[in-house]
Amino acid sequence: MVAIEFYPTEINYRIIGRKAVIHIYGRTANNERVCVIDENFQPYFYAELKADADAETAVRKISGFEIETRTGEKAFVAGTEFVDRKITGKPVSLLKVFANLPNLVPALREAVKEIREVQNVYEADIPFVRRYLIDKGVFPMTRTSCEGEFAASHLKVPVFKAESIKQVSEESLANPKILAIDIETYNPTLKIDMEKNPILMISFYSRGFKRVLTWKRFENPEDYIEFFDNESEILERAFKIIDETQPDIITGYFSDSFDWPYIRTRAEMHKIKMDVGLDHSALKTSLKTEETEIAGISNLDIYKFVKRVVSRKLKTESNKLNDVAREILGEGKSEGVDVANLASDWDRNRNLNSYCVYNLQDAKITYELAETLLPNIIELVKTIGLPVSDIISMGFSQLVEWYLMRKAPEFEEIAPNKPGHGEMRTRLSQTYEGAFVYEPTPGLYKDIAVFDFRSLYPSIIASHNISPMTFKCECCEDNIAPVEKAKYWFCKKKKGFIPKIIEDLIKRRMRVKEIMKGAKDEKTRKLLDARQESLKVMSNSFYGYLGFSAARWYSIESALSITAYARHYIKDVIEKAEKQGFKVIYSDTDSVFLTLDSRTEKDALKFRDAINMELPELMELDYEGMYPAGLFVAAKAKEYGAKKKYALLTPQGFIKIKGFEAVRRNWSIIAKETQKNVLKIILEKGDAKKAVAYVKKIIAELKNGEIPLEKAIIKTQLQKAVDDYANIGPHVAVAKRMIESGMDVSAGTMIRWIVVSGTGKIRDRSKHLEALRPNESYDAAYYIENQVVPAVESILSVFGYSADDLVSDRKQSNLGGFMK
DNA sequence: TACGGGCGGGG
DNA sequence: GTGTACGCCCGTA
Repeated sequence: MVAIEFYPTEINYRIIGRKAVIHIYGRTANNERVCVIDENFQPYFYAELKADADAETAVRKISGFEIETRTGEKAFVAGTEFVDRKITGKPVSLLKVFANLPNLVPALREAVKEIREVQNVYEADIPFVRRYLIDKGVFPMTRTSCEGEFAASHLKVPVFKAESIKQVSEESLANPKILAIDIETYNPTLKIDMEKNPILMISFYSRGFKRVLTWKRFENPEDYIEFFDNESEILERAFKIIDETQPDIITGYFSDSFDWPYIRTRAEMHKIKMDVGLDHSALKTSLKTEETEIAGISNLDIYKFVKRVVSRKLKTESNKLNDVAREILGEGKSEGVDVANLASDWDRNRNLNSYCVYNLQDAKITYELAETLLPNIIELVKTIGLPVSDIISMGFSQLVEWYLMRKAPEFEEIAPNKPGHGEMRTRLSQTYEGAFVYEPTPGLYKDIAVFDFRSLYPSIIASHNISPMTFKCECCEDNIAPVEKAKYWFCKKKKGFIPKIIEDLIKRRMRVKEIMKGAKDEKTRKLLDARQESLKVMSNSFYGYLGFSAARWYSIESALSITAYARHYIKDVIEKAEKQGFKVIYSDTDSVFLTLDSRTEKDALKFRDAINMELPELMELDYEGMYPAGLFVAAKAKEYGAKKKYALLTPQGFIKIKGFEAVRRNWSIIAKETQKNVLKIILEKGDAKKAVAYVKKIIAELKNGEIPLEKAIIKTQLQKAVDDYANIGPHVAVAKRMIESGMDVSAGTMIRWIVVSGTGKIRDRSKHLEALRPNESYDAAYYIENQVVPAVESILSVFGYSADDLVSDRKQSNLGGFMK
């Protein structure tokens, strides 16, 4: 026997000689590709026997069990043994039932469930590969050793037959080889049709490698372009390039929903072999599940990670490749090329070189995005223990669930079964009280001190031991949670499985942040930052998970106790602040906004320290800092202030806007811009008169036609086909006229229109840009009354101004410029 | 205000 | 593959 060390990247199993064989593809420590196979792992599930059942009879019945499935395969029980486990904290004795093959477990589990002595079955729906990774303690992308022998290879890489396998250290695969792919297609209309229209170009980008494949020749091509005679040839060449570049990870942007299904569709039409898998298996794609499989190569649709994890931290509203790349990389798609013209240019043999450049640039920025985000993805892979290709298509609740599945065996916990339809429905109908939000008094305030609880929900779960297994224990009935309508308590003697895990996550993150402070170089710092970020993502997801209707470890009692504790703590801070002479102006979930009044910033820090003295160990109130000014406005037609709608001036001079129209898309630029500037003038200068003068200036410019037409564009996305609308709003009317003029408009099209002068209904005066006559312009009155004035009305009404004061020249007295 | 339906993103 | 997304926004009752 010999030993090798390697980093697993992608894992699957194949049935060879009536046995399931695990295939772990990866890179050795010497950077060579390898496939480690393990023939010695057997599928199993657990059966719980009825309390009054005779164990011997049950075991005899189950051990000899054999059935034939609908497809004629023989499913049988290959062995049984009794084991001690826990179900939500309660000890149970379960029968571990081994099956002959993983794909026959569903049939076997249904049959075993029918046996009279059997109460229930557990963990009978765990994918075989995941079961293997959990039971063997193997983590993808992490240094792993195995003992065994190299064997004859039936694959594209050497095969090592393992007798044993284990993780060596937490060290990651340093530089996985990433290959990015992007296609351009013939697309004369807005509608994408994979069956009808061919692929025109395929680009690849990797470190030190770039290629564009196309099938129309032209003069003076870039040196990375390869010409072919037809679509079939570029597809064949593309598969060859994947083989030759030997990537660990293949990436694309929206590739699971576009590039891969497109490539597969076209390859099937041309009857081209798609045997890119390292075991010669074909590329598999599914539009339904939006997943792609290439055996042995990790598929990474980086768009999914952007959308699910990164987008909330981005300024841009859209998740389009160009916008995301510009913000993250500072580099976008190639400029000056409009891919909408590709089809007509292709037909006329025009500008094809520039489209190839464009195609390569897309692959390049996709590659860079994958490389930039990979450290964060790998940290999740290493925490949860599933391959990149799995992690990438999972939502937060799934990440939490598989993390719990990975951890459960350490606590001898059995995973609860997934809820059925009925159970899901019941769960969905149960609602509970959420966070506390304080109604602010409308006004302009200065020197606002902001405090917030660090990781409030996770720290409550850990500190108060909240979980389904510690709920209503027999020993701590006096430990009552601040839930208003129920008497709930959680054990204070024995730490629960979930709180223990969250406590570990919080403490690990604190340690990583501490080490980060002393990071010796930028690369190390970034890696540690990715680690602490992934730990934060995980611990912040537990609260949502406990209240998620499809969760295995669902516990509404836990979820509502968490928000009850949160309300209790935040209200306590508010109360104490007021007692100390601070003026509370706003509070939402985990933050409190105060003005100092006669107190100083030093007093604010003292206040924070005093609060922290009384909090449980893991909970902490942070002092976020002092904002020089902040504005809170009234709710529509209400006396009190609007919740979640305010603007702050940061100490660095930036304006932080929450909830205002300025951050929403279906308003014209002129309305959003005016609103932003009004907020800016008020926060920076504290002078409402100046803001009013500014609005009047904009109104005058609108009247004089001095505002550029682009700023008057209003954008609304068409939600369904135009004929399906019962009410014809302006955007629907515009869409109808666009269709009449021969444009392709369907559900999903972004309608951009302008309201022009004239008489009649707004919708009759709404036009798309191409329909404007020369010299035709926007209707000033509409933009003043329906866009600009409504956008600033609530802000200026804080200072006593009404809409009339903005549109007429009548002077107001005794108003403006006051501060609270 | 609650609820159901459909989108996103790709050329 | 021992599997079937999800969270948000819009329009309508």
